[in-house]
Amino acid sequence: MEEGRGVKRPFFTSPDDMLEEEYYDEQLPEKKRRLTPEQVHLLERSFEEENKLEPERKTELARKLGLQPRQVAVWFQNRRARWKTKTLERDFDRLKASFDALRADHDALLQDNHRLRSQVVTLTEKMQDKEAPEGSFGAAVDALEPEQAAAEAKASLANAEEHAAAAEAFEVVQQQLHVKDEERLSPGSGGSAVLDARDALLGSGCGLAGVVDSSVDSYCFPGGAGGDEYHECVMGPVAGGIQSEEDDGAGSDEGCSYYPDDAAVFFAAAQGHGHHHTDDDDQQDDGQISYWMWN
DNA sequence: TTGTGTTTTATTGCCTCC
DNA sequence: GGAGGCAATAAAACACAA
Repeated sequence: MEEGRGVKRPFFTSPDDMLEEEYYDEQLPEKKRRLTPEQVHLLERSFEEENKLEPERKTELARKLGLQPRQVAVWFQNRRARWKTKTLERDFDRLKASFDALRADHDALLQDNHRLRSQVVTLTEKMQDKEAPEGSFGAAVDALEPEQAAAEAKASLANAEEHAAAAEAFEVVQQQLHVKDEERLSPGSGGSAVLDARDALLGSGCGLAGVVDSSVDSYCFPGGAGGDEYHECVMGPVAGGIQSEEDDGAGSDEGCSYYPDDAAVFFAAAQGHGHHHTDDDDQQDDGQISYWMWN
C-alpha cells in the first residue's frame, strides 16, 4: 500500500528548498508544491526507462530528488494515468482516420453496386430480347454472345449481393463508432473507446474483419463473386504497434505498448473493384486489403 | 485584477496478487 | 492480510483572455 495513506503531511522538495520549506510549514503547512523542472526531468527519464517503480528504485529516486518515496510513487502513478489517456486519444484518432477511409471505400462500393445493378437489368433485358422473335433484336444485343452476357450478368449479381452485405455490416460499424465517439467526448466514462470500437468492427462479420494471433503472418478472408474464394493477404510489417504519448514533448514513452504483446487485430476490407483507401502506414498496395494492427 | 479552464499533486476506495 | 495498482476525484498551482 502507499505509505501514509490518508495522513496529510507537508511536502519536501530539494534540500536547497528547506529554508523556503520552513516558511511554508509555518504559514501554509498543507500547500501543494510543484516539483522543480530538474526533479521532473529526472522522473521523466526514469519513467522512460521503466514505467513501473520497484521499491528499490523508488527509494533511490526519492533520495536523489529529496522527495518522499510516496511522492515518487504518486508521480509515477499520475504519469501512467496521463500516458494512458494520451495513448487512448492517439489510438482513437488513428482508428477514426481509418474508419473515415473505410467509409470512403464504402461510398464508392455503393456507387459501384448501383452501377452493377443497372448493368444486370440491362443485360437481362437484352437476353430476353434475344430469346424473342427475330425482328426485335437491337444492334447492341447483336454484339453480345448469349454465354458472355449470361456470365456477365451472373458476376454482376454476385458482386451486387456482396456489396449489399458489406454495406449492411458497414452501417452497424458506423453506428457503433458514432456511439463511441460520443462516449469519448463525455468525461469520466470508463473503459477503452478504441478497443470497444475495435470489438464492434470485429463483431460485424461479413468478411470485413478478422482476428489473428500475432504469430500468424497471413490471413484469409472470403472474397470473390461466389464467396467461396479466399484472398490471402500478408500481414505487416506493422510499425511499432501503438505508439505511446508525447512525441510532442519529451518523447518519453517510445516503444511502450498498452496492449498485450500477443494480441494482434486487424480489419480487412475485401476489394473487388479497385476502391482502396490510401493510409500512410497501413496500406497494402495490391488492391486487396487494408488493415490496422496492434501487437 | 479576476474569472475560467487546464495541469499537477495528492487522496480515497476498490481490486488483484502473492 | 499487506502491498501495490488503478479509477475517480479534490484541490492547489498555473495559464490566459477579457
